[in-house]
Formats: sequence, structure tokens, C-alpha cells
Amino acid sequence: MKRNTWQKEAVRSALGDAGGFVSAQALHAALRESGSTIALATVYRALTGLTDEGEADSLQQEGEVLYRACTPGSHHHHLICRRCGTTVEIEAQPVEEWARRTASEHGFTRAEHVVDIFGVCARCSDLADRASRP
Amino acid sequence: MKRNTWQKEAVRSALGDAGGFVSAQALHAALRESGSTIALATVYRALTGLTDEGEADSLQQEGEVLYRACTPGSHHHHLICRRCGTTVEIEAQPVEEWARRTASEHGFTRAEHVVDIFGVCARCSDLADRASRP
DNA sequence: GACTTACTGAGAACCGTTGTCAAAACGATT
DNA sequence: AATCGTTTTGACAACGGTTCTCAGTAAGTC
Repeated sequence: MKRNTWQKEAVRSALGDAGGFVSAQALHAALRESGSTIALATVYRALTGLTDEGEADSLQQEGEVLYRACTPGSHHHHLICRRCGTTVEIEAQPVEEWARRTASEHGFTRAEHVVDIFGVCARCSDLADRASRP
Repeated sequence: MKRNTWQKEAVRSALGDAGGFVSAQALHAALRESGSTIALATVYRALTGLTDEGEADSLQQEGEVLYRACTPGSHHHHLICRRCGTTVEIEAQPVEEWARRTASEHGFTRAEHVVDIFGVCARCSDLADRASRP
């Protein structure tokens, strides 16, 4: 039987607070920072659980996996700031259809797709501009 | 000055032969299999070089990086078989535009996107069907 | 409160990848 | 063809993120 522990709740909550995509290690550091004694392995386990249950999305970037609290049960994609990790959830029916059509046109079955946009958000763009042109 | 070695050529050629996305380790194994004495580190270095020069595309899957020989200088996406790695290059102008528009609508700049479709190709589907219903 | 058993913490282990450095070899030059 | 400066290679160590192991802890049940 599945049990509820303060550790799982702490990870869920910290992931929510993060607002964007964060690594397991960053999340662990943040939790320790705020006084928690949670172990790194537990953070990994909790994140895996959340992802399996559809409460979190994950993506790989530069050799590490990033996690984010996501609207459960909804299929969506992400617009992610490369600088600060801030993320916007996007739905795009036309892209869904395009993906399905493209796959079946080539005889592919059981198709899933990865559609993510990486950029620099308005706030980080501003900061960068001000830094380079003072 | 950049030099040409048989090792680089061997990697380029093996990557071409692979036909789909393969890992550095798999490529190294294949090369050794066919009698080459090339070192693993060299395969990694060659693949990094090819990717930098736009002769290969790469993507991350399950904690490892996969490489593929690609049409140089063309922006395209991939339709990849989860079973055998076979890959089809796809161009999709509407998706490009959608990505650009979505990013700018949310104030994001310097946007790049990742758009890949994973599925099971016709041949692998056939094989799976035959295996389960003999 | 006692019991069962899932979960946690600490560290070792794992695995893909990158760094190090002496030896090899490419390519320009003579 | 022999020499030379420099790039590249190969073998292995090191690295970093993630997973495994296992004894100890604690959630939920009776």
C-alpha cells in the first residue's frame, strides 16, 4: 500500500513553489536551504513518483533531468526560459493534429511527440539588455 | 589547422550506415565489431565535431545522447522509431511559424524549438503484431 | 500499543561522458 | 624522403547525475 509522508509532501510543495523546470539536485538544495533534512535519494524517488502519477512533467537538458509541477491530466507543451527556467504551458491543437497525421502518413503507430520551445523570457531579456547597454 | 584522420572518416561513415539515431557507445561497438581499433573517446570527439559542423543531429533519450547523420544546413525535425531507431526527416513550415508566433506572443526572444515524434515504424509494428498473434 | 511493511537516509555503485597526458601521426616544409 | 610543429589519438582516470542497497524508521492496520 502507498503511504503518505512529509517528505513526499515537501517535494510536491517545493516543486510547486519553483514555478519552472528545476533539477532534482536544485530542488534538494532548496529544501535543505529551508531547513529540511530530506535526503537526495528521497527527492529523486518522490519526483519519479510525481511524474508517474502525472503530477509533474520532465524533460532532459544538458545531461540532467528537469522537473516541473504541471496541470494534471492535460496534454500540453512548454515554453521555457533558458535563463531562469520560468515556464508557460501551451496547448496547440493544430500541432497535435499535425503530429498525428505526420506519423500515420509514414506508417508509424503509437506516436507520441516532444514539442518544447526554449527562449529567453521578457524579464530576462530586459535584464540582459540593461547589462550590455548600461 | 584541422586534420583529417581515418578515425573521423570511420565515424562519419558508420553514422551514415546506421540509418537512424544511435548512441556513441553503440557506434563504437559497431566499429570494433567490424575490425576497427578506434577508441571510445575518439568516437565521442568525432561525434561532437560532426554535430558542431552541422553534419549530425543529436537528441537526448533516457539519459544518453543519440546521434544521426543529417542533411546538412537544413532545419528539420524527426520521426523516430522507438524500436529500431529508424528515422525520417520531416519539414513542417506551419510548425515553425507556430513556434515563432507562440514564443513572441509570450514575450520570449531567441526562441528555438524541439519537435520530435516518437512512434513504432511500419516494419516494427508488423513484427510485433506477428509475435503477439501467431 | 503491537505488527506489518513501505519508505527513508547514507553511502556505495553505476553509467554515460569528459578530462589528462604521453605517444602517434597529419601535413607543411625543406 | 626526412624533419618539425602541432593536432589527434588511445588508455585510463575522473566526473556528475542518477540509481541501488540495506539497515533503521515510521505509516497505516488490527
